[in-house]
Amino acid sequence: MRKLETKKEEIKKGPWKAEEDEVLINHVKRYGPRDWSSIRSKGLLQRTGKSCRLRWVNKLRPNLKNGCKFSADEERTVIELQSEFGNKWARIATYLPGRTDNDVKNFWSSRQKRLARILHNSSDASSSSFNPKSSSSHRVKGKNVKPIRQSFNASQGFGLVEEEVTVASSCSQMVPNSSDQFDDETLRLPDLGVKLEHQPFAFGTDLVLTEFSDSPNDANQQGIIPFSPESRELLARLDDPFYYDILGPADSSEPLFALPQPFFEPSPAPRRCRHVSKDEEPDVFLDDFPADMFDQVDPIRSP
DNA sequence: AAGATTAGCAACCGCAAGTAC
DNA sequence: AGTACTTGCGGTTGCTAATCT
Repeated sequence: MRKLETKKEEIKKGPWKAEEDEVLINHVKRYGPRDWSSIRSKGLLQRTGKSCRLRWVNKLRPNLKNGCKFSADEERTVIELQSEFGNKWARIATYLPGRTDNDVKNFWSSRQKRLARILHNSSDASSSSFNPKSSSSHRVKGKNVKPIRQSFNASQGFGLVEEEVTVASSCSQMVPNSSDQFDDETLRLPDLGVKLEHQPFAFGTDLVLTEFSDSPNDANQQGIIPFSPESRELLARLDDPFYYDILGPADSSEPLFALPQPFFEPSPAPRRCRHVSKDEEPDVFLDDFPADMFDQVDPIRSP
């Protein structure tokens, strides 16, 4: 049954063509999302089983949010779950309908690079202490975004759980038309306090940074404080599982957001997504799939 | 206008675990 | 029990488009 492939066929790599997608979809329609290797052994495609599976999982599966940027909620979910699970992208993706592990991984990677750049530039901009004035704007995907913004919400305390460190970034840019909506959002990072416990911030009031301005005195006027060497070091530790979000001023009234439940059981069963973004291109192939078609995929055996 | 930089994305690779023979 | 094979996951790389200088 499981015979070693003796055919030394050329294995195709690189971007998929629409015809290949169609073949793959037809295969899945017929046999379900399985037996990937048989696609090649039958001569349907010159792709490896792994490649077929990946293509299906990441691009062709119904109800994927292809081309749709992560919403603020999704970002929060990823950040929270990453701090909890680490780089378990597949696991994290189970909490995000329509997102794949690859999506999550790419999102996180981009975010990490962006933050690294922002923090690096910020530390470059000031040798001894963070100086908002001297800090140049940071380009993020072609946009000038505001420099580091840190927010420490004293009213929430600097306990071990609900510590806040936010770093301005292009978050709003990641969500269409989100600047109004998300600039004022503050993410609380659980456990961050563990990292900070040796550096309690004894601020007597909320220190919420607003936009950096060119005025030399704006920093003080607006409550901008320099990063302490310790906190800068902390921020530089991008490898930490605890991440620093980049959202705007704190809204201390917001409770720690509740993690969503996984939208399906982490099992080999196909995932079910609830909706498809408007941004997503209609896929004529997938129109044939009932939304829940793969919920009860029968283990149809490939011949 | 052209080159450089950056973010986002798609896809590949290697490894590990699971399964069939 | 051992081997071959499949599947799934995480890391990495390369390409492209957008934007800036």
